Amino acid sequence: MGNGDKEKDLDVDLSLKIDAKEEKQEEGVGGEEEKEEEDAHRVNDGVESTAAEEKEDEQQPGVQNKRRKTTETGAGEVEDDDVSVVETSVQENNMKTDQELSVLQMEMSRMKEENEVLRKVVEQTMKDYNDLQMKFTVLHQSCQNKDPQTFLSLAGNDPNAVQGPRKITKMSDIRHRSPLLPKRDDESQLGLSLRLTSSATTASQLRGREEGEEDDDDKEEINNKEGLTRTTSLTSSSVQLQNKLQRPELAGTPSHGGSQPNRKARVSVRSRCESAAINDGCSWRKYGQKISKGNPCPRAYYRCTVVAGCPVRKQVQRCQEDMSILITTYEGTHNHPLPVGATAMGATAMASTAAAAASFMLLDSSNLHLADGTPSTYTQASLPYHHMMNMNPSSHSSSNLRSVDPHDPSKGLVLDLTNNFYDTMGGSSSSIPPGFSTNWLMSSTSSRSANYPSSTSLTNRLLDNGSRSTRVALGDDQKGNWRSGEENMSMAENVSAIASDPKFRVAVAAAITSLINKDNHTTTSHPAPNAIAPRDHGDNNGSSSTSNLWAIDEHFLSSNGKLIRKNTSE
DNA sequence: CGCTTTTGACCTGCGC
DNA sequence: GCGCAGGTCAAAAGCG
Repeated sequence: MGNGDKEKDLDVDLSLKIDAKEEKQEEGVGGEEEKEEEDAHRVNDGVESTAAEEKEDEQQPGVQNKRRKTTETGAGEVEDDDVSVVETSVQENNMKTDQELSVLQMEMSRMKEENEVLRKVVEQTMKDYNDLQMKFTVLHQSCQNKDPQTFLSLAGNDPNAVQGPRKITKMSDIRHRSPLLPKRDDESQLGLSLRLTSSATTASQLRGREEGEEDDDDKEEINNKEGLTRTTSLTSSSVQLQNKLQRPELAGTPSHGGSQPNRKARVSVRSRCESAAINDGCSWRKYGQKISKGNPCPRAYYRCTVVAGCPVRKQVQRCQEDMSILITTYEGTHNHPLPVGATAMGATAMASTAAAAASFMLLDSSNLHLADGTPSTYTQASLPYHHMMNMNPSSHSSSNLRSVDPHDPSKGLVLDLTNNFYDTMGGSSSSIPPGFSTNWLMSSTSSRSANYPSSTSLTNRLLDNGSRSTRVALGDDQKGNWRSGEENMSMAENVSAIASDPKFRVAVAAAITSLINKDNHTTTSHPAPNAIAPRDHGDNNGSSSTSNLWAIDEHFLSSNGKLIRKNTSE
């Protein structure tokens, strides 16, 4: 009760102040103009007008009363004069309408502010969307030249994505669509679908195989006794690619390690975990266990059972040096939407995203051979993190985008979540603090310094050895102490939160895109599309300059969603 | 009873 | 060609 009265008084006071101003400005202005304005207000916005009307209804009595008081006390001597009374009443009416007008204007300005805020939110969302779309477009463009039929899909649930060529069409539509006018059916991509157009390592090989192996694919489908939904889940050629990659007997490629360019996409996550496996939100079924050479700890093999037929598999093995570290290696991309609601769901998304990223890098075998052996390659991959995530370059404390161990290229992308990650996250459990981005650093302060040298030497070795994997480390695992279970839980949740953050995916995409852009810029100088085809041994391609690579990234990142590749097809 | 885990056999690729 | 190692299969065992 008291509150309501206070509000009314406040509004009246404000309106009176404004009223005084308005009286100066609008001396002699008739009521018609005011009415016009009022009408304009009403037409302006449905919400606004409704709110304004409500407010108006609330305030009229208060305003009238107050105004009445003012007129009664201020015009006492002329009350006897009829003319004066008429004038007074006219003035009173004018002032009343002025007050109402001012109240409405106040209300409108408030609404405008709200609208502004909302608009900013929408703009930000749009911007994020555009960023994603641009990266997607760039990836598409860069890979369209390579192999239009191979895709990596992180979502895998795009019902429109059935076959490569069809998808190409769709993606072309997206590309031609104005980024400022996103369509609703693109929203799925906003969410997490970082669909990457991949250049299969041996694009031509793959294409050839794809033609020759359709029968095999059919068999595969038939063999999928689970019955399912392969038609729905296998909605994209990316999944087909994944299946091919993961089925060496079909793809005719080695299933592991080695120097073959066409290998499984892998993402290793190093995390401290006491339990047998980290909870990443997906359900897994163990299908095998092996004692691998060099590590007394058995390696467990899991399949994703969220959806039968999901190609994703993971290996879980404890680190020999530190048994508290659990190394989880993901392979493949989920062909189903990732479970939502699980506390650690993000890890799954991360695995999916990173797996696709690794896939892409693995497939695009030429990427890392293009550079001239300078650290630029490494930096290129990480630069987008820096820009897009607004990282603080001065802090090189804990998180690193590290390259891969050249001697173990099968490791693919390695996320090292074993240490300071928790600290840098400030111990928050499920939300990503604004400073999150500062944790994604590019310096190569590898915890396994013995195995992972500084970025320069590492990159050189990386290039020299032709490794195609990338190591992303988030902490100095060796220095870290084994934390309590609760802290580990928090860390896992943090990891999940980070991984579930679209920015993380954007960053992954950007890193890959950066590599691809670099690839394109270096290869498109030789316009033949075939020139983009991956090369197994790219040591000869050391002509690309570092500055050029940086320029690409600047181009890529400064555009704020308006990247246009300089030399795509010309 | 159905699902998961265990575990030995089997397959495949790679190096010598 | 052979052996090794990684990865997968599938029957048996375990569990709720």
